[in-house]
Amino acid sequence: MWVPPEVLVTVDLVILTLRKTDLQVLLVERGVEPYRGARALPGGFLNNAGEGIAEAAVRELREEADLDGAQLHLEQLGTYGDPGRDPRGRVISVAYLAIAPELPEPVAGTDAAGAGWEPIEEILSGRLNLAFDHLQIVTDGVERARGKLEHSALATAFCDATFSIAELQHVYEAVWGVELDPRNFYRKVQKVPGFIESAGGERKATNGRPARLFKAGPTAVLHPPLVRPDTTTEGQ
Amino acid sequence: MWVPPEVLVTVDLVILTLRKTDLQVLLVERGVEPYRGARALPGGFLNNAGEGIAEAAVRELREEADLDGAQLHLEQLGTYGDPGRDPRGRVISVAYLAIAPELPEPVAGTDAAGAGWEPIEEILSGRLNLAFDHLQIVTDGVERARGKLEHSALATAFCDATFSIAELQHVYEAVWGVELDPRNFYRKVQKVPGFIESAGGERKATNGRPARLFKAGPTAVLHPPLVRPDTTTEGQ
DNA sequence: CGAATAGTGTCTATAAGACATTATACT
DNA sequence: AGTATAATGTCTTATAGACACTATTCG
Repeated sequence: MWVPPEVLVTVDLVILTLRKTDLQVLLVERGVEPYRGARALPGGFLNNAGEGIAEAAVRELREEADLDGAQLHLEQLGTYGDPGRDPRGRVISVAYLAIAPELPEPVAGTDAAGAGWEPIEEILSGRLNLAFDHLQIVTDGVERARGKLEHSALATAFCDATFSIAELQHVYEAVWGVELDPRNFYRKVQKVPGFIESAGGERKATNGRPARLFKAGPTAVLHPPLVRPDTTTEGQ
Repeated sequence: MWVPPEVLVTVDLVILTLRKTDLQVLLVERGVEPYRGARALPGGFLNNAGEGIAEAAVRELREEADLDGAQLHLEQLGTYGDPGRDPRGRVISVAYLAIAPELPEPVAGTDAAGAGWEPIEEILSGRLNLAFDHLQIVTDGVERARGKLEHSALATAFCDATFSIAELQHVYEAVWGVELDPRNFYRKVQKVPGFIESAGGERKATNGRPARLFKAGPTAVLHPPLVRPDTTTEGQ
């Protein structure tokens, strides 16, 4: 009688953050075969048969990046299961997308000989190669983040608990890779009900007028959305 | 030494179609335990260790609904892996979303004692109970479809190869659950470059002026998007 | 003709983008 | 004062939505 094949399940994390004006992703250097020495997304196998998938994602987030999943935006990105994607056999990977505010250099984790942030552009351009199908996963993760900035309050997840509107604008500019008008952005972002609310303080800059501080509001879905400007010289 | 746990993988399908003005989903009546006799999404285990996940989705689509995956819109919806979601043990399910034009009554498949279309509202309202966590999967699928109508040409996947603009409007109205102004819709949908293009013919109705026929254009992403009207009496 | 559906035109409130102007800090 | 950044205001153009109107079929 036929029985269904058993497979191994890994959880991989696309952890995005903003460092000095560009979008970066956390990578580890693999300490074990296969792809030993290559750069890869942090992640690992399900711990045991009783562990949920999202649960495993939170655990890996803590083990490999020392981040607290409860504090962060964490969502399922997709599942990658082409036969042959992993030389160890039939392994499918459930990828999660995590967004973090700017952080210091990460800690080397259990499976990782080394870990560090790398600019998205290094990976998408092909200058930096990744193990397995992790290039595809990173590509999907960045595209997901770009889209979600328009319709959700995801951008605040890149910021600290309080932030200036200019800082929020930098998030949009870095993730989208465009320049925005500060004055129109200021008005627009304040008009969306529940997106951001005043935190009361001010931030002293090196020079110039101090900026008011804001915090994330209660709204997760933006009405109206913040539309990404057309890069595709359409119409003509 | 620790070894990763092996799990079973199923593929489940949320197949949506439009039947007499409302959105319906394909369900099967389970012929085997667990949940024997209950209604569930069509789907099944991976065939063998060499079968890809998307490949399995196409196969199930053919086996259980007699639909050709190459002709249809088919995309990954998400992966559901809570421990305990399946009494048989550790089973995770990769769900796919499929969109089909109106079809005749479906054929009963291998695992299915019976199969048929059910209105989404019957399920979302709780009047019709589903096996496993399939209510959650259907909910996510419908929400995905609703959102994608705004930014993608998904709506044309509900229609036949050629369709009138009024028919396309019915798709939007049924999926979103709103009423739209035919005249504004007509203009708006024609303004999006590459969304629909003339197919040359006309469709004779019982009475009234015949409608011009259109077909899906080359564009998958809508610029500008067709925004869903606010149901949430916002502002005040 | 009248009824019904398809397709076009027009008006108005609102929003988006360009850009001037004022406000408040530091050196 | 001079410079740098924050915050507000104004103008123009594009767009969304409401709705009047014309076109083409059938009975």
